Amino acid sequence: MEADRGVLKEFEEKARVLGIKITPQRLAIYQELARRYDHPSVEEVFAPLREIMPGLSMATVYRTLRFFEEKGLIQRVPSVDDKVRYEGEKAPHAHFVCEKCGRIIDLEVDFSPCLDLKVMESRGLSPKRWELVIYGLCSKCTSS
Amino acid sequence: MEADRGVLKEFEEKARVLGIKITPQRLAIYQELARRYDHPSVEEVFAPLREIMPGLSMATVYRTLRFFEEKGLIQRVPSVDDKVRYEGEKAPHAHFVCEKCGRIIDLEVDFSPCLDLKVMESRGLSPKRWELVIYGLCSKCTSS
DNA sequence: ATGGTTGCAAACGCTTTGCATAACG
DNA sequence: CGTTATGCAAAGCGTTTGCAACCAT
Repeated sequence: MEADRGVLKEFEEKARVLGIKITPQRLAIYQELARRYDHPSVEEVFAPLREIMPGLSMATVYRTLRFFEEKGLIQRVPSVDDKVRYEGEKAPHAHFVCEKCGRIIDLEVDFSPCLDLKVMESRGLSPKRWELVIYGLCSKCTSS
Repeated sequence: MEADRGVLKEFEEKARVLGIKITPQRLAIYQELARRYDHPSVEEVFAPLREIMPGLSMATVYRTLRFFEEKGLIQRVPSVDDKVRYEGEKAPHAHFVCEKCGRIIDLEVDFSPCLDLKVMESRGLSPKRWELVIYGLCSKCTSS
């Protein structure tokens, strides 16, 4: 409850700053993503919301998530299964994907010292951001 | 010519070892990928081959590339534009993707010392392989 | 008032699949 | 020969879009 109120205020503030309209759908989608710590696909965001908002349409969820991402409110997860996935605002991090169960785990990896910026500069490349995905087996799938 | 003959022998040898059938389509697809140094989509593999092999079907190209990948003959490129892309056999490397023109550039990045294996082990994760994609602007797009 | 947002359904693009035919080993 | 690969067309799937109705501001 309190957390929800915090998220509500947070969203209102951000919407105001960005100059975007607040609608019940947008608020619900924002809240759903804010309270989850996984990496839901569009369908996975849509399904629980539909329970409490029966009129909600997939098209709106698709549009809204894309819209939020353009505004920098959320981030797109590097595609690991040919579905669009999102996660809330977080610091840059890597993802570990279990090849067996598909679980996606956030990973703190500071590999910036290993990026040879000089080599990239010498090739005229201007790096802006990166995506690192590590594949393997998670703890559950290793032991079973 | 000589190079082609080399690739032909190479493919025959590998097919023999793997126990897979050699067909004109498979040979053509293998050669096409072997002589390119980019990261073609299925369509981009198909188009030039169709010129010299009019009966060739997209379905075959899809199936064959997937088959080659399963056999370890080629590699799938981390999806950067929601299309399946492949590249020939190469040592592990990263990819630089130009956000403006979409060009994909191979990058030698040895960041293994930066992967904190102990942290992953302590979490019960067993890493097998990784994909690193760096986004930014390429030399052409930086200067224009 | 009015420009932006929604829901619906249709369209879309890429990829996969069922099936009959053809071809490799 | 028996098994496997091919071509064709149709289906599949996630995603996007056109449009009329609707709603924040």
